[in-house]
Amino acid sequence: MAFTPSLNPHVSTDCVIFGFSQETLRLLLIRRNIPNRLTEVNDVHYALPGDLVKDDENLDNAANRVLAELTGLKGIYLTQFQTFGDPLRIAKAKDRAWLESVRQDPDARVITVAYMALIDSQKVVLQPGSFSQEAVWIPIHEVPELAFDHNEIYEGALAALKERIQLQPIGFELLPEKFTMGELQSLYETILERDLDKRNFRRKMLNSGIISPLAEKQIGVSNKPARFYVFNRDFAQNNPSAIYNLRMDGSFTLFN
Amino acid sequence: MAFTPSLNPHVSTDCVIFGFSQETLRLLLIRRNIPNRLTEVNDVHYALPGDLVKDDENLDNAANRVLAELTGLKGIYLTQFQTFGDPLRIAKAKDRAWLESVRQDPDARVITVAYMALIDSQKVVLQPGSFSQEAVWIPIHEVPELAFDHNEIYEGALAALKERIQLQPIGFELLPEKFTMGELQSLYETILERDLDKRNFRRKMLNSGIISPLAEKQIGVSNKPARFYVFNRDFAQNNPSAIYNLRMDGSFTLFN
DNA sequence: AACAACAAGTGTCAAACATACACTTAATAA
DNA sequence: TTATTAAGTGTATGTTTGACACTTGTTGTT
Repeated sequence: MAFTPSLNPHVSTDCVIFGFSQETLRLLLIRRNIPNRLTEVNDVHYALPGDLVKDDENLDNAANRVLAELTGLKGIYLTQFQTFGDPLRIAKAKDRAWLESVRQDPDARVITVAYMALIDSQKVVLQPGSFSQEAVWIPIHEVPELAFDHNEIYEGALAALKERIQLQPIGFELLPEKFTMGELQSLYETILERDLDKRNFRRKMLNSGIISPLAEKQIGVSNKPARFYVFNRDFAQNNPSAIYNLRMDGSFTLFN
Repeated sequence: MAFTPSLNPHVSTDCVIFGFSQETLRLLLIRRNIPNRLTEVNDVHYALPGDLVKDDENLDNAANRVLAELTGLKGIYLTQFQTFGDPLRIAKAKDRAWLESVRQDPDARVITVAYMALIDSQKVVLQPGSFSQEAVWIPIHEVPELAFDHNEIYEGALAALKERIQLQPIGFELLPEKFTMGELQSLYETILERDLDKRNFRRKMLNSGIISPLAEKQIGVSNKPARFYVFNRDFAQNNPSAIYNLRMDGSFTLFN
């Protein structure tokens, strides 16, 4: 079955890519320098990484391609979470200049399928970045005004992350293979914006069976060295229906 | 901002519409009779209700329009759950004939944003149905082969329903305004494909605060008449973060 | 060598919740 | 009057949660 290129739907994927370092949740954004003829100063313009979906490409492939081009990584946790299609989502005056520079038909409506990616930011080696464009990690509390409706998309992704981390064992995707209990707790506390009790956290994580201790411990730290743990992927896969309830909000359970 | 009609993206919405009657979860499907020149017998063809998204319409509006045209109902629970965009999703030979009869460009790729709707099927008065097309309720265990990738979409919706009903108070959307505890339990049992303990179910539902008893009881039944209850929408809205854990599957909770 | 600083690591108790389980009640039908 | 049906009710046991403070092992400083 052949597709006529001119009929390629104006559908894109945008990726909200989360990383975690220095106790901070960060977003991988594209920074563009756009020459402004009037001011002779570059306009700086932040956006989520994304691209039009190609003719022969499915949506997941398109998102993976965007992710791989940006980070060089494959096999990353990447999940579709919502599609945004307001007719006016690309209509802000500020965004028009850039669209006109890269699109054959800058007026065309664009519907975007948004993905959320979780990556161990230590694995990412960002490309040096051209003059016009580079990828940068931005702490989530410092996310600037983004292009199009990307702030809305990012907020949806953050809400989805908060929800899913309370239901599925996905936090590990943001950590290195070996991590300490303290790092894991700090990750949860950061995402949930809440302090957790150290003893209760440890007890539940260990009882759950989703992590396993290693013999290895930290070295060179000026305090009692912490044990390393690994995420037990096998266990998680063999217990797919296990829904973890982190229940951070005074909610209650309904049934037996 | 004006859109060039020829650039209208080939994006559709499809609605997986669930109803519940006679202890059975049902799907509202479109049945089409397609004359077959060879056999002189009509081919029958089932599909999810859906339509292309219009130029000036956002995705939710498009889905609501499809739903309203089919059922005459507005304000229905309707939620986007996944977008399907495989390049070959409309390529089955069987589907081509119909596409050729209704689309200017039947070869064009179509990406579809899938919605799940929950409705009180008593409220729906189905249109009499033309020769070529009518809407029918089909029990979910009798869903036939559907057009395109609609079986896959339906299965995704059912999985999403099973998951969400364990987390959010949405079951009520499938029931009339007034319902008995037995009807509510039967609904949960049907969706979860599991028997539940009557006393425990009742206790949790009542303790949760999301339903309120009425003075009214059944009349004309040949057994002890059941009390009617109403869903407490106010409560649900004022407790948006309440995550209900129905925990039907031996899972466990993680945190404090 | 002693001490300070630091984060890791550990146990218990009381309250809430989950699970399992069987009989009585109120209506109609026969 | 009796049978049938589904509604409605309580308790005891085990499990999970949530609140809470001190000791341990390492490095850095004096």
